[in-house]
Amino acid sequence: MESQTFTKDERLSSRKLIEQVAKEGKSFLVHPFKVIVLETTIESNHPAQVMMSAAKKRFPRAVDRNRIKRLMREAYRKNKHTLYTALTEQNKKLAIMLIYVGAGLPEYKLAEDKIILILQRLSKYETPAQ
RNA sequence: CCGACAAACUGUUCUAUCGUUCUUUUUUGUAUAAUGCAGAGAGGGAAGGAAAGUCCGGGCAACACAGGGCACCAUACUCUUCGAAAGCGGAGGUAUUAAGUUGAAAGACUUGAUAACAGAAAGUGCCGCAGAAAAUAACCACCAUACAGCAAUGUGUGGAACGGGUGAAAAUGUGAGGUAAGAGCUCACAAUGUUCAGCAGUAAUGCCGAAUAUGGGAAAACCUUAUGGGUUGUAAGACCAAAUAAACCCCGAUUUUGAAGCUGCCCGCUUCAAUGUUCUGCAAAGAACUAUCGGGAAGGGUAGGUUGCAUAGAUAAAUGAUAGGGCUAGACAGAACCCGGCUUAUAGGUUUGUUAUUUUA
Repeated sequence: MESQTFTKDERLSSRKLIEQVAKEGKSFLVHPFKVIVLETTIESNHPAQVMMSAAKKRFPRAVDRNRIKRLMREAYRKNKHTLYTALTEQNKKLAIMLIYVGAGLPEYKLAEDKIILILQRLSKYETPAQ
């Protein structure tokens, strides 16, 4: 059985790398989520690092932002194994930013379905030719 | 029994599974002089009454700082508990105001609300519209007088704040005396302010008496008076690792300056002269001014860790998800240095007190 843990090493935590992803990463939209992804060479025990975010402008209350981030994290944690196996086969490492751009608080079921969709697309992710 | 108001307290809970963060401990692997690093298991802690707003105060930290003045900011009735302190709390006073009671009325009393509650008699400026005039008041009417006219009256000069009109506000109100007409001009009574004395009170203040004044409002225009106040905030700040050109700047050590001579010039040496100049007010004592060396800081670079940092505690930042039950389906809302107060948001529940109505007796 696949591990469902979500340790610190699996999170995008380097300030420098975050700025790099935001600046150079490729983005696509799976409503209500926006995904920014960049292939990296960072040393890690896991094939991907991910961060979740919700805009303060859209959700002024901290309670709402926490709620959204927790739902996203939970959905990712439960379904990440498909992405991991795919990336390991391709011997790639990704830095991923997930940003919630919908209006209002999401339902967990919906969020989970969309996250699965995103993970499938990320599994087939190809670095575009320069 | 139910409703209203006030105060205080509380702020969904339980089980299972999968997870997060911190910490203790066991164990496996691995590295080291040592501390470690990676994985697995077990135990324990893990958001709030407001964690919010950042409105006050304190701790803590960095920088600045002889003293005084100016400027700026804050506070502004009195007493006082707890407190480290505060613009916190409590009690009281005054003014305005609402309701009620009483009374013929004026008023008095009770309960509550509000108050940027010192000074407008230090000074400057301001007071829309209306009105003659908004603070050195003469438009009409009033009085005296000169001139013109037969006269009614008109014009000029002066007096005069009693009447009219305007206005939110017009020079304290009523009566009498007084006068050419008038006027706190004088007097009586009353009102208000200030000062002084007495009584009550710790005091603010109240009562009463005397003296004195009557100078409109606004201090939320500036201002004056009194008291207090360094500035910046944990992204403060400290340390380690990594990285590292020069100049400017700071600190330490050594080093006076000028003239003449030796000399082609510089360095250097010799002689003579000057209590070298500037600054710390002077004196005393010292520092700086020149050059070299060493160190620091800045710049540039690196952008990782430890600490600050907590009986929750991270550093892109943890407390969640799913399923089921209890009960009606759960408001406002998420820690980021800590503590005390204030303010604002808030469904439901509990307790205490006051009170209206209904029913029963």
